[in-house]
Amino acid sequence: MRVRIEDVARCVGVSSKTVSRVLNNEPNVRPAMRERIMEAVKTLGYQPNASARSLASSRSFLIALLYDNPSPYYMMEVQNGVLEACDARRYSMMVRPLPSEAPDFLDRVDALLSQFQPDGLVMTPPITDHAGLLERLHMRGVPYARISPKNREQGVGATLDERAAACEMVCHLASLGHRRIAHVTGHPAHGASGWRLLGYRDGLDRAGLPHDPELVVEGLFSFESGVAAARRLLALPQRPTAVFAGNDDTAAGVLWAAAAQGLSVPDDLSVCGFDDTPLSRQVWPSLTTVCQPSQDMGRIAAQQLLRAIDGAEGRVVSVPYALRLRQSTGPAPADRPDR
Amino acid sequence: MRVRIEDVARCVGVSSKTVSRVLNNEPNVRPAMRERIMEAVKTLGYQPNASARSLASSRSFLIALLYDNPSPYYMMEVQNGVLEACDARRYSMMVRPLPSEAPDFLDRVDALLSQFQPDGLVMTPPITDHAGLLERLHMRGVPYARISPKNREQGVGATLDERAAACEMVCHLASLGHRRIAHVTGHPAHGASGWRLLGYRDGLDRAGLPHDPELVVEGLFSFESGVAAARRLLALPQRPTAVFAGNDDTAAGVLWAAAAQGLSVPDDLSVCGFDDTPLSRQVWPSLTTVCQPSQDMGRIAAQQLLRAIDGAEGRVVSVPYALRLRQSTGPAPADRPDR
DNA sequence: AGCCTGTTTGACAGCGCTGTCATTATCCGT
DNA sequence: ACGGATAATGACAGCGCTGTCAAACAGGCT
Repeated sequence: MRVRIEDVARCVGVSSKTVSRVLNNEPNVRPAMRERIMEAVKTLGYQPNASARSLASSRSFLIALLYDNPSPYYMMEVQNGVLEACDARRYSMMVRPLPSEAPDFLDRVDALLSQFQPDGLVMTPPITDHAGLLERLHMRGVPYARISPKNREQGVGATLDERAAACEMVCHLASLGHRRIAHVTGHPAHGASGWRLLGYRDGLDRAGLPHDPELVVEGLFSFESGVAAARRLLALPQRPTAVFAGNDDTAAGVLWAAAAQGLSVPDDLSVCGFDDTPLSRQVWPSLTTVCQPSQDMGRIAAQQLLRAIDGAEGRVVSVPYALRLRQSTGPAPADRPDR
Repeated sequence: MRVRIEDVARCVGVSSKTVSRVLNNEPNVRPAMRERIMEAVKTLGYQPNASARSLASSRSFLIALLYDNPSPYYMMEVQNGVLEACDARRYSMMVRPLPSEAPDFLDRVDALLSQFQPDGLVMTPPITDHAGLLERLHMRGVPYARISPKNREQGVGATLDERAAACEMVCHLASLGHRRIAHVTGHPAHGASGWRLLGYRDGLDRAGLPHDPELVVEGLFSFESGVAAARRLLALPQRPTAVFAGNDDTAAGVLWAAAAQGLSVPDDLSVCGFDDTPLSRQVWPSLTTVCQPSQDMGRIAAQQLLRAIDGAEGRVVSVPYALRLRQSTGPAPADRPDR
């Protein structure tokens, strides 16, 4: 049988409760005692039994990561970040894909909460903004952290100033001489779509460019929606010279559609994305994009959540972004000296 | 407080043990009783407490998915498959990235096993073939399932006849008139690399083509290694007209390097990959590849594992593959009628 | 020394479930 | 109708830990 807390206690000559206090960083243990116990824990290789701990303390030391996000790259990074934070605090993480459109969405969440009783949830867009879910969580008193929520004033989580980033990206395109800059929006359920659209408009304003509604087409953050959007944009009588896509997947779709029509990027068309997922480096030409530190955001959101579980105050932390200028953007056709 | 097993028992007028028997599908309960209890469970919305269950039964109803795989697409699919199987059997899943090259690799596994006491492990390449780990698991008596293991004769898991698939792919290239077909191998630690290389050779043999060692370059299953390999291949005095890359990521790298050199795919060079990840559809031109049903493999491996945990016999199940012919392969340059 | 206060430690119950084993109900053959 | 077998059910302990509360101890004051 494995070594239990009793074994450690006997080894040091104290009660198991004192060992428990040390392991849980509770106050009122003399430093010398604390040290002796820590040593015994180490030499015996004691590992507390998670089930017994949960049962006795009615805490599961488990946090669940909920997602309904089509981008594996993004999710994998977030997941790794959350895991980092969990490991540091000896929590475990479980991941749950959860289709937010499903009719029994709330029931599934209820089942998840009842069955595993996670101490908290981390949510990614678009679940992040599911009003019914948030209400239910408040009702049940389950703490949660949100990544890129629409409302940054309430709760805890991580976000990024997407609006400013989008604006900066559009300004960059304008500085390359582009005058007809299109935007493929993201999935309407994601807060990011709104921020990025606003940033796009900010950018046009700052560059003194007109707003042409024809140049804004709806996407869904997916590759396919990027292909479809690009086809519409490229069929326009006066086609754009640059496309700011809602994210990298969509940008890859635009790139694909452009290539299919024999257009050269960036010579005939500049394209840029958002997120800086590995995909942005794996397409040709590699994508100019906005670096979003998804793993950091996952980690920070989880850290905030763990703090909130401990009763501390928290907030939605804003992380920095950075433009990644690569090969998919270049001077506007008319501006280019050659040809 | 939540509804407990006692509440259900009281509601039906039996002992909690009988309810427990029904919930765990144990024998020796009358069908009528079973039904009454099931009904009460449903109306009360009873959900067993996982911690109490584990503590009492010394089973965790938890299986851990271990990975050290650089391809998020692949991992996400496997993960979803494993989750499917776990959900069906009311197990929970935890995921653990675990760098197999780390010096403290085995210690980390030990810590994981002690802390969470999973009832079993699912492993993906290259962890699948880590001799030290397998030995340790046998020692500790921890059941595990392996996805795409080198040795398919022992244990349980899921695999695919990669050799035959690779052979078929090379034959396809040969049938398009290609005579100089290169291969970028996979990461040496992955069993798949070996199978695919053997299949490549089989294909050359079957097409009656010579083996030119110059045309086999080492890769690592990564995009970057594909770029590097392609640079070497394309610098050859007599360059290949087709490249069979070890996987889709590598193929994307080859595509990228070819584009960077101004080569047109498939007119100047045919490229194909392996795995049929979403990436293969998101690059231009879309990749001819081998469909590997990773999600099915994850599900099957987990099902086999759960059966093994229950003491049943299992095996390494082989799943079918399929060639996906897309735009990145075409007739060999000399064979093409035009130009 | 004696008292009070605050700190450190321990005894013990109990978290919600399952394993074991005793007990009771049911079935079968004669 | 009656043993004897087997099936169905229940009583109860205990999994390994933490919460509660009481006991012991230490320190500072008169």
